[in-house]
Amino acid sequence: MDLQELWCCGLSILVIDNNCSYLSVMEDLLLKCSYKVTTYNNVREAMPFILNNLQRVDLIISDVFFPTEDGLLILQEVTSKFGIPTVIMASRGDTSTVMRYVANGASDFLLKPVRIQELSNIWQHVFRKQIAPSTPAGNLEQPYPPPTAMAPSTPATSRTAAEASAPLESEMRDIDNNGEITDIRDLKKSRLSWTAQLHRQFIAAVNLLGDDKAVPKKILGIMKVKHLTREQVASHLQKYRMHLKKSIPTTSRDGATLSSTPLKTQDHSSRSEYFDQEGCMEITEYSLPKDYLSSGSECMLEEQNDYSSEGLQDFRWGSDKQEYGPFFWNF
DNA sequence: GGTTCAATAT
DNA sequence: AATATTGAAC
Repeated sequence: MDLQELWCCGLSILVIDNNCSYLSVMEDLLLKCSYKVTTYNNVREAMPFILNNLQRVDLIISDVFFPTEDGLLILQEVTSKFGIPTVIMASRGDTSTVMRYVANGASDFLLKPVRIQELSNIWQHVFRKQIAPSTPAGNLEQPYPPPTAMAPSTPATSRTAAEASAPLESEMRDIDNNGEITDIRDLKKSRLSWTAQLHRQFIAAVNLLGDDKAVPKKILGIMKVKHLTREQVASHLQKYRMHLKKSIPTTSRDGATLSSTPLKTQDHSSRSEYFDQEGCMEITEYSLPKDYLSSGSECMLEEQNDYSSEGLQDFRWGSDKQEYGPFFWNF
């Protein structure tokens, strides 16, 4: 089915370029690829927006701003801290320049004029970030079920330069090098909150499996979130499918996500924000409520899921206070 | 006997 | 409204 399209269609992309006319061009192209687009013509104004919308910006495309190198600023101030994939674009770039940006965490370096084909595929960097962090080397369940026909190009194999870049300290609690939550079990709440990021990981797992194979247990295995139970995944899957049924009554569409059918922004306005996009930090473990903490049951549960503690991050119980600002997930 | 799904409970 | 739990079906 079209779960994959559903996932990448609503991604929010922020474009920064001091050339306003080119900004419009980019916006137009991105909208045609059914992304949501926000534009800024300078970094000074864009930065606060980014910081205030860390959960909602999926990808940043910024001009290199040579020679001021504001592009590098974004990479260092935002991408390396918060893990938002950033693509740099420039009208020209020699190898050493490209290398420098990539080494500083750029997910890609595009030469202007950027073609729509490149943009239609740009979502892969969001996807990459999502599946790479939790897969250091051979941590992934070995062979996935043979990639379904539409499986994403190169999943999980190589880590991007971004991950190699030096992590900057973040004063936020329980955030690790890649800007992911690593431990939060002290936050008490009786129910799991499917944060945007947790949902993303869920979607990534579903996509990886393919709709037919996407059943709770397999999804759980791929998500590799400690303490997350199959039942919770099942529950969420149930809701997710319900949503799909509601928002996409027609199942057949042209496979091409680009060019032929320029989708307007309103196309996905009928869908919920939550299932379309939203993003936050990577989550890999989640804590059990109350009683399990002190008792030995916790370890038992970990083993149940057959996850080793390492390589897993922590996933938190929903809390009113999110590190990176409020969420909106109205269905 | 374990897993999934739909319904129902909180 | 969102998540958890239940119970029948597979």
